[in-house]
Amino acid sequence: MVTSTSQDVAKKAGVSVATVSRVLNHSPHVSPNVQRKVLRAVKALNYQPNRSAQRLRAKRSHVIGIIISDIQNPFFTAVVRGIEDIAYKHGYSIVLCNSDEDADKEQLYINVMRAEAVAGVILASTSETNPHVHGLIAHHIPVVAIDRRIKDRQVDSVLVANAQGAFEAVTHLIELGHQRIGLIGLPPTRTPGVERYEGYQRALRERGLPVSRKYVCWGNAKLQGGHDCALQLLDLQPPITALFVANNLMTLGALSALRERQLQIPNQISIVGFDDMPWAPLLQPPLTVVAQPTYELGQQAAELLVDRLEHQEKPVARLQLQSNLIVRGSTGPVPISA
Amino acid sequence: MVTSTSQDVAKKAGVSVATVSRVLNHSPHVSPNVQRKVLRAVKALNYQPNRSAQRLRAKRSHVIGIIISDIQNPFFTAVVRGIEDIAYKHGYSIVLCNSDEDADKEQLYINVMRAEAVAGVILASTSETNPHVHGLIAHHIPVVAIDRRIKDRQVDSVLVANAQGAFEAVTHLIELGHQRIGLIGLPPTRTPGVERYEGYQRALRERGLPVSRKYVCWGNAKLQGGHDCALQLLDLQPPITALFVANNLMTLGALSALRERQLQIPNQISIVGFDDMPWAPLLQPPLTVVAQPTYELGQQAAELLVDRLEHQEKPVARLQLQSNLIVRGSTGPVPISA
DNA sequence: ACAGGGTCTGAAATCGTTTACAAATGTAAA
DNA sequence: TTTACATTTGTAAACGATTTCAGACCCTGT
Repeated sequence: MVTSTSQDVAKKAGVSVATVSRVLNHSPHVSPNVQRKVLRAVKALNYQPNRSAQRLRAKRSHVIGIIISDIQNPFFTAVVRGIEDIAYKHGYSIVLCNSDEDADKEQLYINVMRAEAVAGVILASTSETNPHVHGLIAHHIPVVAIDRRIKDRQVDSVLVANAQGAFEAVTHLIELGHQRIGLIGLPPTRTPGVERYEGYQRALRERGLPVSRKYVCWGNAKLQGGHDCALQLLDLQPPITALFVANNLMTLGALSALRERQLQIPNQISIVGFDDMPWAPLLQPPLTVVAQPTYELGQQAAELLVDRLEHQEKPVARLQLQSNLIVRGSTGPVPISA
Repeated sequence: MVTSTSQDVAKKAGVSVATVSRVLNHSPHVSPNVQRKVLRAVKALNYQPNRSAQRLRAKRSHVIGIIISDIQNPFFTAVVRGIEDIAYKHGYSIVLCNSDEDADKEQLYINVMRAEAVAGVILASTSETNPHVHGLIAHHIPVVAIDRRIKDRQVDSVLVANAQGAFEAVTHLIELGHQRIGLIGLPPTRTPGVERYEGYQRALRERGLPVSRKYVCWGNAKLQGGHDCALQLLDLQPPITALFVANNLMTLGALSALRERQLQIPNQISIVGFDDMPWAPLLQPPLTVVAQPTYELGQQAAELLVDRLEHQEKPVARLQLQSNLIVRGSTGPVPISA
């Protein structure tokens, strides 16, 4: 079997390649008769346009680039799935890149996107002031920022109401009587880290509680980071009675630290995680979390991008999705001893 | 900023485009002097070859296609990450597709791969006799099968020793005294489903235990499937005392079913899952599982593919990776009452 | 009958590379 | 000095699509 080209189709249908192209691109002014002939030839030869040639000539492409930090983070997994489903619906494929929060790797991949002439890019940027994206925008490759803000007035974005989510989580803890609440935070160099910290602070302040730096530990967004931060915060005197962990994998790490210390949840310490997971309700006790609409976030980003591709000049959209506090068993009243 | 082409570089360096191409492709017979000039121009203009043009002309591409069933399955997440890391090292990008075990969707994506002229495809096939892959092989696009065998002597493959893994898990249960062991299996239309069932049967047979169809339930590989199957198997009389679940998400579903029935693990029932997860040790009790080398599987597949791209005619490779039974707390002796 | 305007179709240029071929130059052997 | 041959470079033809331009054809109104 050999790939058939528009030439072959043209010959078989007894028309020119130009006509073949016109039929396939639904351009007007082509007689129903010819159209039928061409479509029959297309089917007979199982013809598929060579996308490289299309891209080269028409500068049109059916690929969406995604740059995230790590597909192994369940948050991004769900986001990517949301993107893919919408992309599929509109006939796009996705090329996926993991930046690992490394600006150089991100830069490289942005260059790849340009070289591959993707239609658009959905990006969880490694920083809010991202100089690399200009390379895309200058080439009229639209960018949609997800999860992390990009300080550029030209990019659409879909973010989560991080501050509000953190605020609700910490307020929940305060209402249970907790006063010394540890935060295992994300590095404050990106939106989620900044905003979740803000929410944490605001909740304490509104209830007249002191905000102390010693209750805060910045982790590396991985399991290990949560584990190490938890151990550090557990050593404080007087001891903390509750823990708010700003990311899913770090919550896992914190939980294993709590288990090592043989602390009873929630009798001796309460814990709230950020981002819900399928296994969260199955833990003992079930985990209280701030759920994020991850799958929807991906969908919205993809919709926004596809829409932008079809309407170059539409106004910039900035979506903010609401989070949702799900109270399960890992949060309870302050220990009597404290 | 406008994209610069090889023309621009040629002009700036005072040479022809052919020479530019030669320098960039490390072809021999180019004087060091000219080489230096070209490289300087490349850097000055921040030139990046247009990959569509390259692909069109040279039929060479820097993209690897991945078709899996669902990126939200943690198994595939790890596999994809393994692939990506190796691909990155060799200068390839990846385009990712979810087939959702739907043969039509798979077919469509295989066509996309062909149209996109990817360098090669890594495929978790929806069936062992996959007619669609011929469309790729006929076009000399190499295919590497992962997780599921493809009955075609031309494809490299990386599989897991499923039967052995299941055998060890069930033998472990038998040695604890269990005699009525339920299996929540994967559909026996694909390799993991078939082989894990084989291992289950062989373990029972070798210990002289009866193999009964009523102890087996085929789930849909999702949470829901595990949940429904568990409920069904728990209704049997006399009751089963142990459960072997052939997939990670179904294990989660089964666990929630056990919780609904308020069954104590492992006092009232033992459970073994297939595929280890970061949260498995954090469950109460920690989950006994058959761990698969998921990340390595992805790496091996990518290595195999890259190797094949560089050595067209090398002999077909079939790798089988070992699994590893990790005994934690969810398996214990048979309940006294039973 | 003819000009004017629309509809349909094809020839040829084009996108940015790679590569076959030829030309130019240099070097060594006769 | 001439010849033979290797090395280096350039010219131009691909690759397979889209798109501009112009020509052919068919109406319609004068």
